[in-house]
Amino acid sequence: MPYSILLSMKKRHKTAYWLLKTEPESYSIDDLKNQKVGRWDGVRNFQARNFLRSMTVGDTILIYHSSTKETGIYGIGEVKSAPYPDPTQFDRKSPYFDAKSKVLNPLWTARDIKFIKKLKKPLLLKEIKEKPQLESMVLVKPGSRLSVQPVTPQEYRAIVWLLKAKKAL
DNA sequence: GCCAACGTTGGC
DNA sequence: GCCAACGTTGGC
Repeated sequence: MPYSILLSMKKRHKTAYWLLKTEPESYSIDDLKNQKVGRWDGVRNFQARNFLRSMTVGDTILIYHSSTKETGIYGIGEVKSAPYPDPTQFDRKSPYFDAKSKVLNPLWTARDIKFIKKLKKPLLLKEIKEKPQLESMVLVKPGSRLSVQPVTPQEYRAIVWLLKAKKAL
């Protein structure tokens, strides 16, 4: 096989899937819908940050509402930008300010996320917990609190199937 | 609002 | 490097 084709195959990658948690009181799927493209910032956990960094532009995002009455997946987005330093880490007035982070060596990362759609009905956490196909999700792993987490293609397919079944798409 | 589970910090 | 204390997350 010609080297140029090998190169192009290497560059082409499959879309990956991720789940991003947010507290709707501070930033909700409706906020993202209004903004069309929103900055995903305030991630202050190293593992979550590393997942945020390892995303590829174009990856699919499930938007999850946490710490609310009806926790669950509320919408879909897409990774819009490359990773860049989270500006809130340098903002003394921000709750996400981090004195340990230096401008020349930023600790924390943000990305822009494009709104794709808001679900007609959310896929609630309790529904996710009921489905054997979704028991592998990081979301339902005991003690897991990761705010940025990978979703496998199988899990994503199962979620889409469930959303179609309940006419939420 | 409670609290279990987890991550981070800092004394030693 | 251990681990107690503390802070945070997030479901309930």
